[in-house]
Amino acid sequence: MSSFGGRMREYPWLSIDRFDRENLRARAYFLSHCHKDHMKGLRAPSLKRRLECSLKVHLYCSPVTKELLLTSPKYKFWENRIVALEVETPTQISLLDEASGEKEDIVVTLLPAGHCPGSVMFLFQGQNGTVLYTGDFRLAKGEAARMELLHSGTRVKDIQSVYLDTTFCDPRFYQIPSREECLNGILELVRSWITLSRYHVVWLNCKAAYGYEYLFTNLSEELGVKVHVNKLDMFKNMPEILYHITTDRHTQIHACRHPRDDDYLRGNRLPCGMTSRNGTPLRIISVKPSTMWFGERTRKTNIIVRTGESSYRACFSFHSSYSEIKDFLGYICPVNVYPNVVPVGSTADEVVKILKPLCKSYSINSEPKYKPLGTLKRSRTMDLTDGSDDLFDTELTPVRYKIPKHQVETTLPETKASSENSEGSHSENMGNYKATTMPMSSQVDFIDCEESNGEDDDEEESEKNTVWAQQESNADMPQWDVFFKRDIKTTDDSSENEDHLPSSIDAGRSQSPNLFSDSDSLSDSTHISSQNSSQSTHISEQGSQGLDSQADTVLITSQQTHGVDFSFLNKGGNRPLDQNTPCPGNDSDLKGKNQEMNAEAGAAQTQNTLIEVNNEKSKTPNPELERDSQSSSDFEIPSTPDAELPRPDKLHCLYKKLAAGETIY
DNA sequence: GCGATCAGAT
DNA sequence: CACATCTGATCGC
Repeated sequence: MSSFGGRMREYPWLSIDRFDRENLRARAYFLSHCHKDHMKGLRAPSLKRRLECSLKVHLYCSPVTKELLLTSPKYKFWENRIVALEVETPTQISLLDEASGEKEDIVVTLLPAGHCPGSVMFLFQGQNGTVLYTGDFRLAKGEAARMELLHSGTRVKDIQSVYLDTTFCDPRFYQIPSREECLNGILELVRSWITLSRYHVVWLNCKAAYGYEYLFTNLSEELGVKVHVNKLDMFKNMPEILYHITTDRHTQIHACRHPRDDDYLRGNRLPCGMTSRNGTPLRIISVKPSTMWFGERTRKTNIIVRTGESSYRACFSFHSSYSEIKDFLGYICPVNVYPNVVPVGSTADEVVKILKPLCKSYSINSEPKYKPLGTLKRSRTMDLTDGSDDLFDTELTPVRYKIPKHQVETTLPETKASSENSEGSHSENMGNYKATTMPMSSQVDFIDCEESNGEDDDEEESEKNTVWAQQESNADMPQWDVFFKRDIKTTDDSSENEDHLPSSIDAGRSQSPNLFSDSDSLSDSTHISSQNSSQSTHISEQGSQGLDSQADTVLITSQQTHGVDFSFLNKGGNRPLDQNTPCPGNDSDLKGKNQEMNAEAGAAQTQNTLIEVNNEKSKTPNPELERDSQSSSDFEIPSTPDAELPRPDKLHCLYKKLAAGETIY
């Protein structure tokens, strides 16, 4: 839970995600996403009064966040004071100090944060340096490296400070299965249940918060079954979500809520009241998405855990894991880092101890105690107070502003110039909305983590220098993707980096060999384990009735998963709906197709889905699985408008130039 | 009556 | 399994 006070050292007259106390005097407001704990004070009378007096004060956020916010009448008074900024579009904002009349320009860039619909990070560039406020984020390893706007030319921008989501910044949370792995696990669980009969329904026990939408959309898309929700008007202008949810209770997947939904479930009733269909009682299982984490050395990584006769817990996280956080920060390598969150069971000091070594001051001299280079940039002592009063105790940091002045304009030219990535077909307007859908590129459900190399995390990742240069496995086509595309191929092989691009991409990779060197531990599948060992976790009538006692764990092996044709998913996966398609329109047609396709896939799947327990040992390692288990890229990071797929020869040329240190436009 | 804050539940 | 929200009690305005 964020304890960020709202203001950054470098730009204290901006307030982000906090709108009370000192923040009432801000010259501009920013909202990273629409979760209540980031909206403190946003509808308070005091702020409302402030707005009435200060007509030039605005709230900046992503278009999706604006839409979600204004759906609630309580925030309607913001309506003409919100400025929706396109994601990945550097924008200049002029800030006026009402008292002195002095004006200051700052360039802000919204970067996708992968936390919930509309969630963004804010990159500020101004006279006091470049700073990044991450809000809440879930970014897989290597995703920072693929954000063009974090870079200047081939290298990462000089970043003074990062205000970081440290929710899981504790080695206990070393790894959290990737979004894709979790989604696949849930998908197969849901599929195996609802294909048993039309009376078999699943209730997704989701908290009242944005962030589950990509789960809904993907389940719906894969299974051709819309998800029942209480409300959907906030998505009225987001067809890609709207299409996959419904207020019609006659569906087999529910995410509806009721204040006493537990009681309802006990009475074999869904929170929406449904209890039977055509007089036949429903057979309900509940699936509760919640965060599961695994230590560095953990072997078992069960994505689905059975918690009762007809209840399951499924791995799901809105926040980056420890290793993802370290990868992210290590890549950015700022001068300072300020945690926004103190993880439960940890302390501010602990977090700082972990993060500081990933900052610039430490790459010069990794021995913090004696500071032989004492007069060099000292490492600032963390101030982790709530940010209200005693924040700005030190002088401002030196100006290290690297961006040439001419670039500081509403839209930086490099944005378009450097967007030579593949898959350039994403819709720019929908980029943000699409952020809730997920590519289904990988068919691997899950990869077990092996006993690790024993040493303590830090080094292994930073030693290797990554690069953009080459991928052995894909000799034909240079892999520009590795840097600037979200859709890393399953083999993001490492290579050498002569430039000092940090280890981000490679970090994921470097972990892989450790993950798979022991074939015994390879368990490349979605695990559905039972917390209650006396119970079967077979998904079957018997299982649900607790009559089946043969097995503790159900595995869906990767081989089997591979056997299923997911290609149709990808087709629709990137663009489940045309952005102009009115949602209710050709609905039935599309749905019909989906269901047809699903019927096939479902049939193939159900035959293969249920496998007996603990048979990992009999499996042989599958080289195809040698991928970073954390590398999935979930929320779509939209590509630059008008991007083209570069041809191999052109790419080679580009790479050569880059290798030579030339700037490419 | 509203809001802020805290404890507790989910 | 530790996320984010809601509810209810209490206090202050």
